[in-house]
Amino acid sequence: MGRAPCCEKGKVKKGPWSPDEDAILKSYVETHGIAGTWIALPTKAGLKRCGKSCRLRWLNYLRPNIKHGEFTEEEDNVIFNLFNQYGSRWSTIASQLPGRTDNDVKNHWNTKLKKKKKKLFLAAKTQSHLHSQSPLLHTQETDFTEIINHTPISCIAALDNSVDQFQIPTVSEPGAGSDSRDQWSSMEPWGCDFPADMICSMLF
DNA sequence: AACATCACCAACCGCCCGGAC
DNA sequence: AGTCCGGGCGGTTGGTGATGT
Repeated sequence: MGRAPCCEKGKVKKGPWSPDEDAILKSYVETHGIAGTWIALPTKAGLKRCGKSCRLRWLNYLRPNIKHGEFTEEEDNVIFNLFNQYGSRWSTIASQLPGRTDNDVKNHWNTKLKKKKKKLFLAAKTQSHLHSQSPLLHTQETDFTEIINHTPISCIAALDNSVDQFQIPTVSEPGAGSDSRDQWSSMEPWGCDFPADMICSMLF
């Protein structure tokens, strides 16, 4: 007995928006604003779409001043810092990045930054095992979040090389897992001397 | 060239919260 | 005070182009 859906299934179009639909929505919102409710908007505008779908399309794509394209290193840094601070509160994070949407930030994190963070962690561990030079990295009490927080993104490329060069033997790469459905989060972490729950809680 | 796999991103789903009644 | 409804949000999925075999 869930709540009623916001629109009748079967009577609304789903899937990618056509240029025509975009034009109708854009024109309507620019002329009338979001007068009333999003639920009522598609009927008024003559769109066979769910109100929520219209809202999402407007906010993520049609709204003025939306920034598309590559994220800058500076933006990456902001996302890293805010993620460490707030976790996956994408709207909060996106609000600090003018022109970026929560969906954009979320996708960017899931496809790029999560992997970067993972590599950074592995690289930090590799360095500690090979060189045993950083007292920060020696004990179980080590706060790796600190390390990650204070490592510039620009260092990651170098650390990536370290990982590739040394081929950490205790790490088994996940199978062909792609995107957010990869298998890292479900597998036993790399049999190292740090508690699995600690590592997982930091990385995923 | 054909097929398989990967990576990315737009869009959907469903839950939660707050305002209106 | 309780219920309803819409907006907002985060998680997830499906489609598609790129890359590898």
